[in-house]
Formats: sequence, structure tokens, C-alpha cells
Amino acid sequence: MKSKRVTLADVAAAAGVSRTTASLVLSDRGDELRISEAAQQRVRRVAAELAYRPNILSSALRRGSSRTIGFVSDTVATSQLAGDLIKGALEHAHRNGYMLFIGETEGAADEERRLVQGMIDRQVDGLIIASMFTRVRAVPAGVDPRSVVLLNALPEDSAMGTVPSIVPDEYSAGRAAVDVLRAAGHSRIHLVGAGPDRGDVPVQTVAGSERLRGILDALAEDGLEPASARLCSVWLPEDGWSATRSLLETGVRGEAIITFNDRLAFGAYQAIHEAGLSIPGDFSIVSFDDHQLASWLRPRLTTFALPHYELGALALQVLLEGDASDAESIRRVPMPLRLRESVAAPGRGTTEAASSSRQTAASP
Amino acid sequence: MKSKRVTLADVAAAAGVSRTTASLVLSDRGDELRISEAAQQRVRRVAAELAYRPNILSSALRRGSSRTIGFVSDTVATSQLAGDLIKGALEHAHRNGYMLFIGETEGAADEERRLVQGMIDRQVDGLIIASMFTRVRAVPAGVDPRSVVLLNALPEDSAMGTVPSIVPDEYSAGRAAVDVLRAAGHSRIHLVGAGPDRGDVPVQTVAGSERLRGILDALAEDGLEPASARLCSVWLPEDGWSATRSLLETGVRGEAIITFNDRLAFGAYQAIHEAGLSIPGDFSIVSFDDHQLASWLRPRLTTFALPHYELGALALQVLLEGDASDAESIRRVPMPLRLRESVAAPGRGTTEAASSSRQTAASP
DNA sequence: CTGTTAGCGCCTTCAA
DNA sequence: TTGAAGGCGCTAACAG
Repeated sequence: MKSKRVTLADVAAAAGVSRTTASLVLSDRGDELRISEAAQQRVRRVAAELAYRPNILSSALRRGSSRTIGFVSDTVATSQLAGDLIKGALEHAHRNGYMLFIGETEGAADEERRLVQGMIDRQVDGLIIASMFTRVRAVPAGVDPRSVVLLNALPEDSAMGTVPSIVPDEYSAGRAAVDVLRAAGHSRIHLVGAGPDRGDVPVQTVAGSERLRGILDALAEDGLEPASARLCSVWLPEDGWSATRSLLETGVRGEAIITFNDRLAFGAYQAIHEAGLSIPGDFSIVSFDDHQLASWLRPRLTTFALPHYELGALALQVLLEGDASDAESIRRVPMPLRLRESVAAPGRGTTEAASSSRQTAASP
Repeated sequence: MKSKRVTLADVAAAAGVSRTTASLVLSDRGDELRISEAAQQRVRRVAAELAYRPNILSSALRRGSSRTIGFVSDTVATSQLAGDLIKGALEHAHRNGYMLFIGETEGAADEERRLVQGMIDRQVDGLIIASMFTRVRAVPAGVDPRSVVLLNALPEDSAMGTVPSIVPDEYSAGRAAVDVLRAAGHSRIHLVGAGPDRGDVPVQTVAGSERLRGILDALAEDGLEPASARLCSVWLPEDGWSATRSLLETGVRGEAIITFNDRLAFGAYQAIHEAGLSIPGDFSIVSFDDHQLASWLRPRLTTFALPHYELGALALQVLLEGDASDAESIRRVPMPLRLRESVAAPGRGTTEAASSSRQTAASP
């Protein structure tokens, strides 16, 4: 980068001491090893004057630690939902003097191998293996399990307990979604995206099955079942739209819907609005993710937020603290409720929340 | 990371040659320096068997290049719009054997200084200084201008010409937005977000003033002016909603709107729909950004895409190729048109595009 | 054709 | 209290 770099030897020479002395002073061990106050002052002053900066590469070579962490994800950096995953990890890293390498694999195993290898070649102190959506995945081969953490991913059975794992607490959020609607007085709750049985979820989505499990458990405790459920193999607005249309055709009104994510909810809003119905007057809706969209919709969408920032920060913290080998190696981070205007008491008609002046499905 | 690392010395010993020989063979200079075929084979075989990987830190120390680039942005990693900026840079880097450090400053100057410094301490070969939205900004102090590129940012006058800069071609997109509407037969074009005069843009947005300049120039060439214009100091859905409502109150119908970004367009859709009007029957809309949302709206939104991926990739390419010191140091990347269903010929009533079965503003 | 020697910049014994 | 020497892993000069 820069042609001429100031080295420790330069500082030592300019201060008239040996490299050792300069090194000790600058790593704050001068007092400990009783180096004369005068010499210390001189070294510090000269270092400041020359704007000396230790070369981390050489110190890494000598001491083993590069103060660098690798962050490898399938496609997390690019997804908006998960940008905060990186952000949490980055900020925590920088606060502690660490730098982060970022890599995206697009799900390709050989690309993952190359990225992980490239990071190890650069002597990273640890690796975060992240996934955009929560899923079960293998730990890359050939890495020291003591310095890896899975982020938004669960280890395969074989690696269970050997590698720490950070995931959102989807199960509790599922339960809480039911609680919100029950508290508003609803007992007829329709599901859009998954259900009615535990196995009725899109393939490979941990979030789906955990949310569903939480919902069914919470309902069961009140002796209830979903009023209806529609499985969508993909969770995009379009899918939410069709599922909700199909629900509307059954003629139900004044009940509640849990959509399995906010994009499905967006589609549900559109379908309900097209049918000339209103939210939350005709349907209360609760969702998951807290996509940016959720607060753009009108009425604003009640949803459980994926705690991306916290997940990312925690991953780094676990990695740095290194107390990885706890028995409790899976950490579930709470998904906070964003209580907004899409929920009201059951029954057709205008409710307090529904009486706002801006009523159409998608008005701001 | 790993406790025991295979070193070049290990390979040399196992192959029964000196470290130099091993080094030469493994860096493919064996033939050049005429090392015996037998020795080369042995070295390669042993290296493969031991899974030898050169330690890039030590080679960086010796040779100067760490095959690592620093990417510092204000808040780009977290924003969805700009995730592809990083992606473009990452992929181009990885394809060329480079690794990327990522840093986010949140716009804080001292944080930026620390991050840049942290990267230089790790001997990065170059720096990409990125901005989430296009703006004019200073080059960080103390970095070699030959190894820096500004991404989605323009250098201050003082640094103009010394540092390459990669930005979207907003001006041409502004012109092209007018062209799209003119080609559809529109001559009455309303602006939502900026205008009517060149100076009427939110502060500090290069995108705003360039888009506006392009629009006004293109109109002027046909002897036209905007039919109306509404400046919004912020470009969120809410702002587009109010501006569009105010436009609707003037009673115009069957004309065209250019919104200055897709979130404004989202608000415009909502307002038009609330008024019981349709797109593109009552209003044709053209926008900028190609936000994810644009293809979720119904009818899908015609918009000019920010070429984030290309911007990021080009930044890296310019950095690696090092032909930075061209006279032409600002590179403008075209913003491709995403022609969708939100544009039709002027005049109230159902048009071919408007006759689709799904007509409400926000239906999927 | 191959090995020896000498650093890159830092840290860490070990002597003085 | 300070300095000399050696080595982390790699590469480049220079011999042989």
C-alpha cells in the first residue's frame, strides 16, 4: 500500500534504544520490566511523531494471532433481511480491534471450501459460518472446531455439541404469535404458509417448522387447532396472495391470520384489499421477520423481528470469548414483537385501530 | 486457527530438497529455473499429500502483496439496495484470489479513520471507499491515492483526477426516463421527489440532481417542461404518497409521473389506488433504483436499475488493474431500463397493459 | 540444477 | 534496566 512504512526499528533508532526496548514500551510492558521513565517517554514521543503503526502481519506471524475473523455465508451479505447479521458481527469485531473477512458462497460447496481455505491461509483467528435462512448444515472440513461458530444455522447431528450455534428463537415466536391473537380475543386462527400438520412446511426451513411447532403447541394448550392452514412451498408475496384468496373464498370474516413471513403478509394484504375488505376490521394479521416492508404497509404489520443484529454480535462474542465448549452449545436469541396496527378484536366492523383515516391495504 | 500447520520447510524436508527448490517448484518457476522433472514431481506430490498451503501472511511480509483488499463504506453492507455493491466486489475479488475486509463507518469520520488504519496495518493492497448513496466525499487522509478507488462516490474537487471513481450514470437514466414516456406518447410529465428547477433536490444527493438534470434536458430538447413537480426532502413511501395525493387533487388524469425512486413510487401507487384510479390506465409511472419492491407491485414498476453489482465489480477491477491514473477517472456505469407494466399510452381508460385481471395498486 | 544466506517486521528468551 | 540473537514462514540473491 504505502511505499515507505515506519517500522519498529525506525522508532528504536530514532529514540536511541534497541528494538526490544521499543517493543516493550509500545506494548505497555515497560513498567512491568522496569524500563526507565525517560526512555519510555522518548520511545512514545518518537513513535507518535513518526506515526508508527505496528505491522499486524508480522506480529501475527510471530505471535499466532492476526486479530482477524472470517465470515463466510451462503448469500447473506446480499440479502437485505440479513444485512444486519453482518453488521452485528462487524461492529462487535471492530470494537474489539478485530477485522472481518467476508465471503459469499452462493451455496456452492467448492466455493465455500476455497473461501474458508483462503481465510485460513491468511491465519484468521476464527470463522463464522453463516446462513441466510436458518437451516441445518455441516461444519466445513479441516477447520479447528474450537474456533468456529455457526450463525443462523444448526450443526448436523454428528457435529452437535462440538460447535456453538446461534439461531433465532422461532419456536417461542410461534407461541407468542398465538398469544398476541388470543389476547385480542381470537380463537379462530388461519395459517398462511404452512400447516396444518407439523410436517407441512417448505423443505429445509427450520424457521417454518419451529414457528409452526410453537403455534400448534400454544393452540393445543387452549384446546384449539388452526381454523385452517395453507402450505406454500415458497414464501413470496404471490404465494401469500393466492393462499389468502383461497381462504377468502371460504367466506370467513372477522377472524385472524398468521402469515409465516412478511412477504406472505404483503400478498395477504393485497388479496384482502382486492376483496374490498379491511385490516384489522375483517382480518387481524400477525407475521414474522420484521421485513422493512412491515412498517410501510398500512395498517402497519404486527410481526416478530428476526434479531439479526444481535445474532451477528453474539456470534462474534462467542468466538472471541472462546467459551464455546459449553454443554449448552445452541443459543436461541429472542425474536422481539413489533406490535403494530394489524391486530384488533375479532368480529366484522370498524375497530379502534381500524378507524384510522388511512384504510386501504397498501396506503402509507 | 489450526495448531499444526504444514510449512514449506516440512514439504522440502519430506521431498528431500531445499526450501528454495520447493518454493520455486510450487510457484511454478521450476521449469524456468530448470529444476529436474523428478524433483518437481516429488515436491508436488509431497505437497499434495501433506495438504500444504502457503502462509499468505509470511509471503505478504516478504513480497509486499497480501492479496487482500479493504472495502470501507458508510453503511452499505446493511442496506439492501446496496448489498450487490459488495457482492460485485466480493465475487470479482475471489475470482482473482483476493480476500476482502469489510468495514462500516456509519458516517463517523473517526471510525472511518480507525477502520482504514486497521486495514493498512494488515497490509491491504488497496482500498475501496464506498458510499451507500452517491455523494461527493473526501479521500481518507494518509492513504496512497494510487491504491484507492471511490465507489458510488465522487472525489472532492481537490482530489479530482487523482483517484478513480465509479458511479451510476444517473444523468443518462434521467434522460431515458423521459424517452420511455415520450415514446409511449406522453408529453405531460409530473415529477414526484424533485424539481421543477435544477436546484430543487434533497440536500447532498448527487442522484437527485443528476436525474433531474437529465429529465429537464430531455424535456427541453422537445420544447417541454415538467407538467408539475413536487420536491420531497426525504424519499420514503410516505413522502411519495403525500406528493401524489397533492397531484391528484389538481384533477389531472391520464398523464405520466416520474418518481425519483422506487419507494416514492410505492407511495404513489398507494395514493393512486386509494383514489380509485389505476396504473397505467390513469397514470403511467417510471422510477429509479429497481428496488426489490418494484417487481412485487402490481402492475410491476418500470424503473431504471442501480447497477450495484457492476459498480462493485468494476471498482475491484480498476483497483487490480491499477490503470487508475487515466485522464478519464470518473467512470459512469449505465443504469439499465427494467421495462414493466406501469407505462401505457396517455388517456383515461383501460389499455392493453391495464386490462390484466389483477388491477389494484398493490395486488401481487 | 540446487543449496546457502539473508532478510520482510515483530516478539521473546537469555545475557549483560 | 537494556541489548543481542534467533525465529515465525516465505522469497530473492547469489553461489556452487
